[in-house]
Amino acid sequence: MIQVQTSLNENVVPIAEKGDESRFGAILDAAEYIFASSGYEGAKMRQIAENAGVAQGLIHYHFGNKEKLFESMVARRSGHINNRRAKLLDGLFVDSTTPSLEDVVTALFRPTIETGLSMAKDGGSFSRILVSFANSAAPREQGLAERYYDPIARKFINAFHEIEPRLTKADAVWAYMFAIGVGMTMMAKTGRSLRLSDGVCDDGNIDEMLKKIVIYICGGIRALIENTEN
Amino acid sequence: MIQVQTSLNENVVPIAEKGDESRFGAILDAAEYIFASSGYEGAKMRQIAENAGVAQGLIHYHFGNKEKLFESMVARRSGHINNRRAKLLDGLFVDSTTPSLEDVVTALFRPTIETGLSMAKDGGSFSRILVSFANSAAPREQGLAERYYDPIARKFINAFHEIEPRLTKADAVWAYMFAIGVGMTMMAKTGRSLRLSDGVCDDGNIDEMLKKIVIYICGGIRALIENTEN
DNA sequence: GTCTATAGTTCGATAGAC
DNA sequence: GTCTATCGAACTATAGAC
Repeated sequence: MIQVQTSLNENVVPIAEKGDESRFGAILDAAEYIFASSGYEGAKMRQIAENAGVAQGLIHYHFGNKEKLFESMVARRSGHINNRRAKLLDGLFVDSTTPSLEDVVTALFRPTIETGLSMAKDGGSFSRILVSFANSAAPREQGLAERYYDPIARKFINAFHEIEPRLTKADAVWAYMFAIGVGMTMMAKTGRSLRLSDGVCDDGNIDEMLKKIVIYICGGIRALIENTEN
Repeated sequence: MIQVQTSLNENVVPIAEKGDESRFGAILDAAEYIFASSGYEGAKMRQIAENAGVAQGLIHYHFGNKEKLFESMVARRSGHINNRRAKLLDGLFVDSTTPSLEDVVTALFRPTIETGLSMAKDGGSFSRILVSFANSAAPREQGLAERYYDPIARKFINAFHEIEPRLTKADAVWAYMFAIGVGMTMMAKTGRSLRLSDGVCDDGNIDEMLKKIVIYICGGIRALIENTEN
């Protein structure tokens, strides 16, 4: 029996509040950008400090060490995004209506994308952090994925099963995992599709890509259903 | 017009030949394992030397520096795998037969998987290296992806278009990108599906996963075809 | 809360013996 | 071809002034 965990780590929020005049937020912004560009090991505290316009020592004063800085950065952004994802998903089921598979898959990705687009510079940074979560088996990444992303994942898995009852519970999990895999193609923005299509397929065009991956993912899920052995 | 590059970097082969009694191969094996476990920046030359049972200086004697060691490791394994992929794909089109989409997608992944399975210990290492290629926008990874993987990618993209002429050339590229994204779910072996399904969905069961992703990917591609605006 | 200065460690790479 | 020993640079983290 697949059990659902509904709490969404809403307790984990940024320590800095609105009106905070410290350099707290600037450090987190810089950390997000540098970690996304260079990876955890490749990111240097000096580089983050320089990008944030603060002394290196200040980062340690606020966050203690590199690992805690990383988790704080993840907690801030994921908390905001996943609350929006949960509300969007729940909103699809009001008045006992059954949403389309397309609606659910769109709700899976849109808040992350829109949060990125709403940011002043390089809104794709946090998406790249998420890509590293989805694809790393390392304890740090899987630990954070478990803590900050598994609860909302279980909600989407349940939604898949609820609107497509012929999808087995196991296949609902696979449907989720594969959807994330396809989504990472959009989030990673490697530019490879541009190369392979000689300039035609632009992975920087988020709106077009979202439409494509929703079609693809829903087609994949329906194929899983049709191939279920009864 | 999407152009095809058919050369497969067959010129890039391991420098060490059969019967080579040097520690050359042992270093590459250790590098593959350590780079896969820790990432490029996280991998330490000391750690690779220790794992290979050689002195650190010997790695520099053979490979010059860390970056060249990394590329040599990629070149050795990708050369072997991609030659097998190309032969398998070409074999599907002999006697002017048209293979199924399922056959082509299987040919996309099977050689990588089987090469891993044939290895004594931790055959999943190189798959993890590939995951980092597929999802990193960093120059090192995209440079190696372009050099060692774009040529074979173009062959598969053309195969998609050839057996499904209603698939636009652009959508054939998306079909390839998304297939790789789904495949990464299998190659990364993060163990997340096991968590999310409470032990039911094992991403370590390669045979079962390959069947699943082939069904899913083909369903996704057919959905792209059906949604083409004419 | 923020800075400068630096301690203590670890890294990639090299020199030179065998 | 392989080893030991070590250099110089760069890293995380801390101490202490303001």
